[in-house]
Amino acid sequence: MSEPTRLAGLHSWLLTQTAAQASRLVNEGFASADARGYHFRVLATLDEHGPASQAALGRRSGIHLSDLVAAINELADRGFVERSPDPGDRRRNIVTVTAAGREQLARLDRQLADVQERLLVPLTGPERAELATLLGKLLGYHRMSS
Amino acid sequence: MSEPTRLAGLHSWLLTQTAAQASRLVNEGFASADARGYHFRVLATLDEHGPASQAALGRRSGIHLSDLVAAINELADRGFVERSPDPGDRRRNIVTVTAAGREQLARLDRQLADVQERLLVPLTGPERAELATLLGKLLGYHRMSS
DNA sequence: CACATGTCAGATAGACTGATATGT
DNA sequence: CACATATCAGTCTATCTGACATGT
Repeated sequence: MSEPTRLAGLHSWLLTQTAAQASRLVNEGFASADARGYHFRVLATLDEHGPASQAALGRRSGIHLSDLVAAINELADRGFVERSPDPGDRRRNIVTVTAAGREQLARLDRQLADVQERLLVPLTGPERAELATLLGKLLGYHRMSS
Repeated sequence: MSEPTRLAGLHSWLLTQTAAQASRLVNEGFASADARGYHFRVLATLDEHGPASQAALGRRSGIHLSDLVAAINELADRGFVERSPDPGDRRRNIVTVTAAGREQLARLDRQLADVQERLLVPLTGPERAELATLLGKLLGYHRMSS
């Protein structure tokens, strides 16, 4: 697609392009479980931090409040989460994962593991670890400063 | 966002998420030059392989034919490329970069270099090289098999 | 009143599907 | 006729903006 010759060591574009490939695989996996990225992020966030208001969920998952509404609707339609009013603050909905939601999360985890296997075929074990480390550094750094 | 604890060494998701960050930065840079990713890909592909029909351009750049139409319209509106009929095959348009198009490409290259610098702040020189190698392997492998 | 929360409408970019007209 | 080329219309996901009502 034009990287190496034109721009010496062009990482930003490379990263973008590689990730486009990865995203495609990941989304395929999600779609085959009748889900999409937002669903996974919501379920995973709930699983990690427990029930939360939508505002808190948005902050933790990095999903926009406005988009969260639809995502939660979809998850609720499928019976994976429940919305209940917060008695202590009537503005808030408390979102909770259901048992079915936990099963769905497990399914999505498996899908991700599968995709990962297919994605990382060309890399050796140590290379995979190195990649995870580098990406972790990048993400950690940029997550703070935004 | 939920990686390390839940899925040991989750690369596919990490890659996706890191790249989302990278994409945001890259697109900012493009936008500040009144461009978008497709513009860069078209210009870069033309610069590397020379004038081509839209079908050939699509194959080389990985952009869908249907999307290419709009991208080329936009580039042509800005005077960066020109469409001319192929005398040898009247189905084809031959797309050519103009001098202004080459200047724009240089601008976008600079934008990318800038973004890259901001993106890779947390990595040392050797780490950057390693990252480029790993991503190159991934991209090279998956580009073939699709 | 300022602020937080949830909701809705709309925009944009990238990627894909399908239909269609035209030319080889 | 099968196939290639270019175009157009529409879908989907992720992301973001702005408006707005309601409650603290």
